[in-house]
Amino acid sequence: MQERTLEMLRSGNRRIGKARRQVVDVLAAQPGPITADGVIELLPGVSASSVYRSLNVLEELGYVRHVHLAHGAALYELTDRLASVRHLVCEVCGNTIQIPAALLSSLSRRIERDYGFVLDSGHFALPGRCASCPRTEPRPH
Amino acid sequence: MQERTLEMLRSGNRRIGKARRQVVDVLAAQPGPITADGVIELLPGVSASSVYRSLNVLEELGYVRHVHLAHGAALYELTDRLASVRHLVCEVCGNTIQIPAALLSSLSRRIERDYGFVLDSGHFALPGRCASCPRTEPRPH
DNA sequence: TCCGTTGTTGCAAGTCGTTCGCAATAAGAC
DNA sequence: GTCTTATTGCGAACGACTTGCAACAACGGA
Repeated sequence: MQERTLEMLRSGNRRIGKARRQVVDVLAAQPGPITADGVIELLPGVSASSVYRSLNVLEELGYVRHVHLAHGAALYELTDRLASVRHLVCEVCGNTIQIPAALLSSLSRRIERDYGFVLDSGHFALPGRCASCPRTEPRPH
Repeated sequence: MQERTLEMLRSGNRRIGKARRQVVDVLAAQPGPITADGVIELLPGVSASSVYRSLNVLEELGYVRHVHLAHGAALYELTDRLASVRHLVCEVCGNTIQIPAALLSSLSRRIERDYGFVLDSGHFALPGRCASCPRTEPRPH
């Protein structure tokens, strides 16, 4: 683990235990966002609650963040690696597509100007249907 | 209940029972979106599962739709009443602000053109912070 | 290097929002 | 009124987390 990471993890009376260390390793090795359950499966020796707790601590420390899908579990990703990325999630096949956050900036500005509302566009994924999935009737979720 | 509504509700081997009728009445009386739990509280004589089932059936029939917030329960609203509306939800105070769906159309077009991805912008609410809520550190949810 | 404090972990149980199985009920066609 | 079968209520089950608690172990100090 990098020195910078260790430093961040130890800030504010925090220690690095078995679970936390391994969760960090898994996240760092991941090419894209992953669910808590995905992490749990990759770490059979670590309890599920510790994974959730680790993810929460890492999020408080700013090391990771999570985005919500319209349905189901949240996705976790490294903050610095994907800071300028937003996600499209196909409701049919579940695939995620990463798009530049900048695509949302004009919408953000407009909403802030018109409604005084500051959009947190990193906190949700955009649901829809991807190019390779057939058009179907909208299903109840 | 209107004739048109009754007709819609009876299409396809469907019947109108006690729960369904009351759920429709509640939704029709609502000025804005409401959670399933909100409906349940307004109908103490109807079981929670029937409310959920009614909402699902009504959604299949196209009478209502639901939108997901970043956290917590979904919001239900009449399809025709709010077809051209999208929602901003303040993550601090929970208030929802309705905005014209048209604000999202240029983003939708851009995403479809660039990624072949058809955005389902009615299916999620846009989280953020409203004008009357103080700026705070992002909290873990 | 051992010690003590207290952050971290594992386990089980709890929560929230929602769905499901099943038997009893009742809507609507005839 | 009868009959078929959709709808209902109940309670249990579910997925995704969170939490209480006792055992454990990290790390700063002696």
